[in-house]
Amino acid sequence: MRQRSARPAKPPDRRVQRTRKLLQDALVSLMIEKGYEATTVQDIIDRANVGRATFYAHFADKETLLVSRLEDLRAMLAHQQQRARGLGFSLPMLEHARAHLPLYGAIVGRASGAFVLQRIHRIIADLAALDLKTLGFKGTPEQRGLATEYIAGAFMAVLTWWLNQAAKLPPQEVDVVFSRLVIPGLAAELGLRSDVR
Amino acid sequence: MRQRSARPAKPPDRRVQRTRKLLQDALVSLMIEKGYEATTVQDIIDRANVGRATFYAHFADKETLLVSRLEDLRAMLAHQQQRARGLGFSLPMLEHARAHLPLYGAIVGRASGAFVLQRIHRIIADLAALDLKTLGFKGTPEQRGLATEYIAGAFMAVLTWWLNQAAKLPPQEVDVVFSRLVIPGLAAELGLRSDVR
DNA sequence: TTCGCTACCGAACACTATGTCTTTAATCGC
DNA sequence: GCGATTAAAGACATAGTGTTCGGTAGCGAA
Repeated sequence: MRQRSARPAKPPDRRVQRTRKLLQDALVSLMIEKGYEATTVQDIIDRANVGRATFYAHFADKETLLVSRLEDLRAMLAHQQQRARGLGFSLPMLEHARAHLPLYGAIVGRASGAFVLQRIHRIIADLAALDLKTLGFKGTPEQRGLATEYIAGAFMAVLTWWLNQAAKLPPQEVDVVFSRLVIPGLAAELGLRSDVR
Repeated sequence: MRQRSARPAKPPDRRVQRTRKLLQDALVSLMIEKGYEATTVQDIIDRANVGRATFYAHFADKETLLVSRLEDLRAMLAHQQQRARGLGFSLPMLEHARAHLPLYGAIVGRASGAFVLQRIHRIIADLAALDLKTLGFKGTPEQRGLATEYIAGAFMAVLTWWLNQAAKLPPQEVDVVFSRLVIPGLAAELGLRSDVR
């Protein structure tokens, strides 16, 4: 039941765009300062200078706001992924992390980052599943599940390590390190061609 | 300022032991039912049938209670680790998870498990660092950091995958799968001897 | 420019949970 | 059994959540 098949979705009211961005930006800056878990909805609306009722008109809760922000990340990665070969999410993700180093450093640095990290992990796992598909990965569903979990887990480990080093190495090199760590195991245990990258 | 150097740490009051165990068990059963994040201190003390003030006499908050429980896990793993070669934490951890499948299944199954999983990740990483030491791993501090993060991340991935399969495979086989996934990458990128296991 | 619509404000509200305190009672170690 | 330690009960202040409402103002379309 769309409206006028020629006009897919009319752009939302300017006020809506503005408020959503204010809230998202407020959350990000607060995450850098005190971490995700420690920031309250009260903090967010104070920082964004937005009414309380307005917040709940846009997002069900703090978590929904975070997810809406991560949705942008997912979309960006999914788009970049198509332009690459191999594990295509890796390099764009590393570059994004470096471009927003204060934010990612805060997420990784404090123990409270667990929730955010888990969500990023899920995004990576989904993208890895896509990569495996385009790479023509064969195997049982169980093996595919293991492969995606393994790739995502290993990538998050490398990402965490790198960020805790203040992202000294350039993303390209980290990307290579990641591949060299993860590909041999995949090839040996799950039968992925080892010449992928 | 110890008391009577011959008695290193007198066993705590029997009531204290009882109350601590009541609280820990209550937390575990509630984690199985509704997850860690969702359980409140109120839930715990109701379930344990313990006064509110009593809870705070023993633990600063819900998190401290969880950590006290995980401390037992860490001690057990550290002890088992010495009796094994290679990545010695792996098999005991897998067996422990299977032995407490309802609990671990609940942690892994729901999104709320992020915090608990991150803590287990840290325990594994610490143990992996120890393993690398006894294996005579050479390399820069950065490389050691990467190796431990990678091992822990990969292990958590395999563990999560396995538990989400209802732990069908026997722990020994999963242990082998884990080794075969992780060792080649370590050998190739970081120069660990590949005949470790 | 005008008009109608929608988002926003602000303030109050009920609710839930946290962590602390005080007094009284039970229980343990000796 | 005695004395000291620990738990119980429940009230308390504090803080955060999510909802509601009438009034206001900014937006988009004519």
